[in-house]
Amino acid sequence: MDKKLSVYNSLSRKKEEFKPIHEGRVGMYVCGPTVYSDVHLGNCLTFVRFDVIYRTLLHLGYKVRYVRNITDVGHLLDDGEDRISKGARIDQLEPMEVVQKYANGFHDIMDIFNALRPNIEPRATGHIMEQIAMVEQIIKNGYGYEVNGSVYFDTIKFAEQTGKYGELSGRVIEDLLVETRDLKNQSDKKHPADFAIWMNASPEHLMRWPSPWGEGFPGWHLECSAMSTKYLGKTFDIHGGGNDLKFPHHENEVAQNVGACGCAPANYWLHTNMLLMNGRKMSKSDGNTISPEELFTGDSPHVSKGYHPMIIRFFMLQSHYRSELNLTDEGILSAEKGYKRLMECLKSVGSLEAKGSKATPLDEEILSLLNQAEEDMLDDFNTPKAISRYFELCNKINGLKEGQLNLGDVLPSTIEKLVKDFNAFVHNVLGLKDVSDSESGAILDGVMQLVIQLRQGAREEKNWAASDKIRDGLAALDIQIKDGKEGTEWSFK
RNA sequence: GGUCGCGUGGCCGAGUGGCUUAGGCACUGGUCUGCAAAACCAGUUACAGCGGUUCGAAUCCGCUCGCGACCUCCA
Repeated sequence: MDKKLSVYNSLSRKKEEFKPIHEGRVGMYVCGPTVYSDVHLGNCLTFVRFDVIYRTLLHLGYKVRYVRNITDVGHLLDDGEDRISKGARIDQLEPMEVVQKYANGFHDIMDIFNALRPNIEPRATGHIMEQIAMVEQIIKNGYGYEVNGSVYFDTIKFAEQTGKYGELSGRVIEDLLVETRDLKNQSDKKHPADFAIWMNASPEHLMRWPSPWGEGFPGWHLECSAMSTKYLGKTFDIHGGGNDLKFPHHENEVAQNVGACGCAPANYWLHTNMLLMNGRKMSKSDGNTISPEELFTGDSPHVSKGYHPMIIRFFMLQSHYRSELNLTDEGILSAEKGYKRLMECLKSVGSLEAKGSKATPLDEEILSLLNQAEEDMLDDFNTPKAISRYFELCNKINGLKEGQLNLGDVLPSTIEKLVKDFNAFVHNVLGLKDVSDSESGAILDGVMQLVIQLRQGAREEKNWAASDKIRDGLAALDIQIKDGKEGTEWSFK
């Protein structure tokens, strides 16, 4: 925490030094999914990226309250039907069954991606009272009006009086004023830019609650305003989400919070960029899409084989969170090789025995790379750059291990720090797990040691036929034999 | 159409005025090896196009082309 963290703030459109409201503590709210269908891979990317941001803050020593909501009401389709209600109608389920089913699926996938769970995961339906109270406050402050049991946010009035509308998304008020748009079922609005904060429930609408304006349900943007206020306070540190939420969702959130309490909700707004596939937007409608499961199993025309979730996670982290990520089979394949190299190296660094007694250029270079990697993470969470430092460190580590570099040129204290930082970076910050650990186990390793001994015996007798037969046979099982200076090792290909 | 952003070598992907040979993958050569693989070393391929600012631009400005996001479905 004594180190300076800089973050790119969407509000100011530049990097700023991060200063929490309360010393040593961070309140972070990230917009979670609307649980009306199976989780989209793009959602996974967003939440993995915020997972690394969360982990980095923890690693820096901050006490973080990480709140990520689940939207389970109020998010409407083009035709005005609630997303959840539609799912319930089609599948003949209770709305809450739909919500539970997809929330479970979402949690399962995020667990597979090794994303830490948030500290609080509030649901919109569990905070109807808070949302009604906020609507009342907005009306009281003059920024809401009721028509036929629905309450709308008076965007134009808010914009004119506060000048606060459009700051985040870059909208211009004049453009709003001239905007005309034919909206279905929303003709009660005074202006197209107005948005519902409470909606009257039609007789067939399944999800409904009593309110001062009759039976209805909360508007889509309202739950985030109400729940972030409840759990993090009227103003908190970080608000995040995908940049497709910038407008209207986040802009309207700001308007609601300012409209209700007169204060801006978050000091720093962080937005992640979108996932592309083969250079084009991942979209269900034109078939340019792949689900997490298909990516893991390889059951898709877009990939040549299945990939372990940790490889996908590593692939995701090799791009910066504010950049688009282009998912290609070739890209993941190269990430897979890089990932395995990194993890193999992490394993071998622990067995290095430094023999140096004074600082050398090599020693300094290692320490410098470690510092640079840390600075990269402090510079707006630059995971790809930090990862590149560790790849450079891998060259040093492998060189020391194989004898191209001299263990007498590094201090034991340097190796100690290298081991500690490397492990913390890979496991705690990037949140990567070693794939082969789960695949191997002690028994297989024991068997492999035996096989390696037998092969070594054959080699000593120059029985190349036998030794190569063992090697080729193992290779066919995707097990690689590595003859090094210090003996033979094995790993999965 | 409006607003904003992007365009880096065979692929992925950092870098925003002057040494980053970024890094990964691929490829080529070398060291090592019984031969390989792995590892290490070295090397090739670059900044969409055109013009401008500057002593100097991938980096700033303008135009053109291409791509993407948002403009009440989106992570």
